[in-house]
Amino acid sequence: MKASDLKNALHSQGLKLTRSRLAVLQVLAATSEHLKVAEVHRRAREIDGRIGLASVYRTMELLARLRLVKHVHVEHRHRHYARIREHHGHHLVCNGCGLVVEFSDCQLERLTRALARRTKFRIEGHCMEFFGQCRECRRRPEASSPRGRRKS
Amino acid sequence: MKASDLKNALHSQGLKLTRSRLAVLQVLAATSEHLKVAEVHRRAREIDGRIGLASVYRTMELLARLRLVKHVHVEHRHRHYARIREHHGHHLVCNGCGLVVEFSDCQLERLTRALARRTKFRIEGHCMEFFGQCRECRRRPEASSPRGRRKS
DNA sequence: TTCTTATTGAGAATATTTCTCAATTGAGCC
DNA sequence: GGCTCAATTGAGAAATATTCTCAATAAGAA
Repeated sequence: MKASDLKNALHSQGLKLTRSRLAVLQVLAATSEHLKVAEVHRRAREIDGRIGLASVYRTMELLARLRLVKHVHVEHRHRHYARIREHHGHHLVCNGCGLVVEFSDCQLERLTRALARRTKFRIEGHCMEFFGQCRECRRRPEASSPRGRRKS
Repeated sequence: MKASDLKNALHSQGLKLTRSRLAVLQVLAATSEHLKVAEVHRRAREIDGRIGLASVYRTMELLARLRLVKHVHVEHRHRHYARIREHHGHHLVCNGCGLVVEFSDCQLERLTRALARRTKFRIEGHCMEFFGQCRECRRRPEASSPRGRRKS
């Protein structure tokens, strides 16, 4: 995701590419972890000290609407987001370090059809996430987290 | 889920079957919607007016640990729970009225194995949810919700 | 019943998210 | 470069949601 792509995506909706949106984008581009909003804010401030928390909330919501980020459901205490690269992407999340790996072949079409038939629902979407230990974290004996997750 | 089953489940961990746990259980047994904690509390109070909100939070957490309820991820503003009946259950949630239908044949074994092979993760679990419109809500033209969801 | 301990309710304390509003700034146009 | 105007911002207040604390209560065993 480049700034120019975001600019186009925003522009098509009459929205502006602002300093704080750029900073948030940079933060997201620089990580493959999922981040809570407060952490995005903290990192965005390192790029531009003026950015307010409310703007980060607003930006995350906007990016979610544009399908550039997505909620991750590992924690329920706060809201976590991860970047989306692929169009119909799902996430595999490491419980150890927070690494997020994306995949897109979810192979749920058949299940969706079967469920719709059985329940008479019109199925409009799904969410799916996997979690476990990434290769690095598997090697490491159950120690403290390497990439600074698990803090809160 | 009967009270006696819960009692046994609790007992095996040295826990007690209390008034408030019973009331919460009754609330959950009486609905097939997912409920936010405040709503469980409200309903539990109709059964026993003394129950405190903190106890409901504690009880929901306990029931989740015992795998009798589960988070539902439709909303992120508050925490929602739905009852689990089947052992490895997933949820199909109606966006209109909040109805929750459970299913257990998630057919993800193959995908899990493929992902693990490709990413070198040790995959420890997944969550999956479907959403859409139930049969009733499909019939009804986009009107206000029948079962009182969407309020908050 | 009595004893022990888990559990409770109430309210305070925290944490998270949204709202409000005046001030700023991006983008199109000259 | 300036000008204009609407979108956006930051700050702090407000609203919500969740957890914590602790004395009082009640469940279960004997």
